[in-house]
Amino acid sequence: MKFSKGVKCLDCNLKCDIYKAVIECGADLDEVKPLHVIYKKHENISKQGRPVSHAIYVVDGSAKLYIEGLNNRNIILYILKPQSYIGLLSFFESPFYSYSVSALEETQICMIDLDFIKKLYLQNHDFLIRLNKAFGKSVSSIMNKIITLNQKNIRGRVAESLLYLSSLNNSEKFSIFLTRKELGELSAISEENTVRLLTEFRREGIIDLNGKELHILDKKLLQKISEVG
Amino acid sequence: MKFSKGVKCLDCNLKCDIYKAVIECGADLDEVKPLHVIYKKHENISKQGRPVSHAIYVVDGSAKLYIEGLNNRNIILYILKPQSYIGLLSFFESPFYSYSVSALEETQICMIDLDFIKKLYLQNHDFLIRLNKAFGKSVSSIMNKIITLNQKNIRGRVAESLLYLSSLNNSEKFSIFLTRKELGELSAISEENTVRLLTEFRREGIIDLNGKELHILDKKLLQKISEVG
DNA sequence: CGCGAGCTTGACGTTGTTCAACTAGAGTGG
DNA sequence: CCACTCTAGTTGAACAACGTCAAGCTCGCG
Repeated sequence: MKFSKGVKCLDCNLKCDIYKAVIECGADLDEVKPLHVIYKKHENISKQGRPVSHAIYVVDGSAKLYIEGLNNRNIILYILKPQSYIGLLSFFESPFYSYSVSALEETQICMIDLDFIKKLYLQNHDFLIRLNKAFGKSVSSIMNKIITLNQKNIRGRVAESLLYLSSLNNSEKFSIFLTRKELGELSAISEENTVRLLTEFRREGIIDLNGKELHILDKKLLQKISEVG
Repeated sequence: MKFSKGVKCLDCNLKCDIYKAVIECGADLDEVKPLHVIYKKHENISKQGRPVSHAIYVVDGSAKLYIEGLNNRNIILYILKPQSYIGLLSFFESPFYSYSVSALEETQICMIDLDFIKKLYLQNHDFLIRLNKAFGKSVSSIMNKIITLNQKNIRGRVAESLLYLSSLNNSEKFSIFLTRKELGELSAISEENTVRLLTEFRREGIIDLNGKELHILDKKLLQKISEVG
């Protein structure tokens, strides 16, 4: 973990929602006081149960958002890529995180004090609506997840996870950043069964897999499998 | 379903958060224009996929909030009792409900136009915070639900559901308003297995059950079962 | 009296987890 | 450079957990 204080929004090339809101409000950019932090792979960006003090925005890299379950078994809800909020769920929520986030690779985030955010959305209604939207997408994807995890068989769940990763990468050919165990946690199944299904899909010619390099050969079929589940 | 327009907040004995916020803001109570509706048992108060237009507050009765899954199988997330919001999740969320709510008995609700709510929370910061809190409780209970449904065995899940119903009723002796099927949906298990576990608990002397009349005899043990899952 | 909805129980088959063993590759220290 | 260890991945087999199917039961209501 490496802090870098004194970052200026003007120097940042993201131009995030917060930046936009500040500009629209005619507020002073110097007031934002963003705090950039770089996390190494496996480091915790946020931890279930800890207090929420900042809005966190992913600037670079990727991270997994997961709930810590029983006997050290986790369930990954989704993967965070640049330009997504962490801690927003919790921001709207309670003073404590109800999930954990950890870096999947070297990941840079930007922290903004919650008090500043609150001040901002009271001045700027559009900003609040945009926050709500980001938020709402999370909620409905979680609802979807509950159904998937409880009502689809593991074959359908793995298919869905692969399609999800594909959509994140905007490509049918990409590297799954996750270990087999993590891929399993994304579908709430055991590591062994994850592997079994991957080889099954490969034998059936639906995917091509070499280590972590995945190529979805028959997307239509994979979607079918994911739906029928 | 029976509408009653022209209800006055002054005549309503609930004195809900909205009422309080209006008073605190010094706004005009006549502006609220609440719409009271009475639903019969089994009627849908809100329906997954439909647009969200009002904040809904449960005035009297009870309802189940559930997600509609595959093959007509639902998962009940929680039971709504008076003084809880419906449509708040969605209000903060997206223009569409990501779940359904239906009445478990004759249930009266109060609808307030969302535009009015928005106007209100922009004026009254406390009100917004209170909404957020109600909201946050939902989110963290949903996180909990995901773990429970995926990592506990059915024995633990049914135990948890019974304890949940008990806490709703503030008593160890109460009537489960739900059918066996619905009780199963609360734990995402089949109706048959729900029944099996109920009789199992009864034989073990943990509960006493007569039709829908439930008496939790050994709460400690039930909690233990729910935790070990 | 008969019908249907909700409830109950048993038997059976499927699904997914767990345990155990083995492999391959990466890193480490002698 | 080789032996080691550690981690990630892979596979098989046994077992446990649940869901499903089928049948029967009870109670309220027409």
